[in-house]
Amino acid sequence: MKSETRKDEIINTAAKLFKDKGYSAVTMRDLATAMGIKAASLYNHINSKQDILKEIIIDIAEAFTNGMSIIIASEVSNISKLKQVVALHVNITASNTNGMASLNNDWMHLEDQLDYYLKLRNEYENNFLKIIEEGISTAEIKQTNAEVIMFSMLSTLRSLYLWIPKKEDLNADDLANNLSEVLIEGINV
Amino acid sequence: MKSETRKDEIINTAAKLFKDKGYSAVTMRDLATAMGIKAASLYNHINSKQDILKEIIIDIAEAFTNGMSIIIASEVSNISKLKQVVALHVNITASNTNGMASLNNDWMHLEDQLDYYLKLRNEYENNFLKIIEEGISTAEIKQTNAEVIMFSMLSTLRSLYLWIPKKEDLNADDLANNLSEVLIEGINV
DNA sequence: GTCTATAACACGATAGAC
DNA sequence: GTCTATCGTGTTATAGAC
Repeated sequence: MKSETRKDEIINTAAKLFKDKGYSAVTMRDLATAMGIKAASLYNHINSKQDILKEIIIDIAEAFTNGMSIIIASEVSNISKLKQVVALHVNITASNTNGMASLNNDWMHLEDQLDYYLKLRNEYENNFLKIIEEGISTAEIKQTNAEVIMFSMLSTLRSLYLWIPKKEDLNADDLANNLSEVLIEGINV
Repeated sequence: MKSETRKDEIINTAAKLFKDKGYSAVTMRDLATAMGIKAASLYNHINSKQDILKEIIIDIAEAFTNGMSIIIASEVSNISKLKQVVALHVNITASNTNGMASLNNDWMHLEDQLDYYLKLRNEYENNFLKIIEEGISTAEIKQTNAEVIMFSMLSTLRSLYLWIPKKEDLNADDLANNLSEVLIEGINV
């Protein structure tokens, strides 16, 4: 495990603050205070506040893209692919809870990288929808509105960052299995 | 239908802007420009930026509280109550899409009313959870983790504000039924 | 790597004219 | 009800000493 650089410390501290108040409401002074230094000293390690946001979001967005490309290439049932998608979200969120808050809530404050982020997100959602549509066409999944299914699953998966920290005791695999069951098999007897 | 006052216009315009960029990133000058007036003129109708946020959020939060108290008092099955909760979210969100964004994303920027908002939210979630737990104890609902079920349903329902505007053609009742089916009966055959 | 000092500008809000 | 002008403060970021 490579040791955390000063820059990494700043980015991780920023992600924590962004989670609580959002990118726009966190000042460089807030961040400096949380680091125990003065605001001007931050600029010895990072170029701008915007750069911090970019590093937080783009890293995670690319992790989702990479994970999805492995899933769609795998030769399993579409239901299995959906379960892998659930596990992908659980794993990424568990390893970077604070960053997920910025990805979900502050992506619109990206400047130079906004178009790139939106491109990755659109591709991700298209792949997700395709899995559901193929599942319906092979009769693995009920003949329902595919977009409603994706919306529902994705809403839950995107909210995981709020929930995982409260359940520290819960194992990531257990949570992924539990969630898969609720999302795929429903809740009624 | 009572005609919209100038104050209402300001609040509705603010809600639209808050939805896109968040409370902190929207300036009073942004809001004034969107209204076609100067920033100073806003203060003839509202007391502060904070007051606008309060009016947006508290109204909606109280609507949820009122809706929930009717649902828990009704003498129907717990599954029926859950379907009523889904319909409550669809209806409130459909009638105030922009305000729902502030409720979800900017509640932490409430000042004087923060404690009151959190009290309403906690009570709401406790009632929601109780319906699920009673449904499990009466064997209407599978023996699963009740909190996982609530988390999943609530995540989807809270994200409706992002989705309803894209589906203008969809009837609110149809959406509520469709969502209830996906959330309660699951997606697999 | 951190500091003090400060530039350059944006912010919420008010005063008072019309 | 809207305007112009402005106050006091907070903002990101830079310069240069240590």
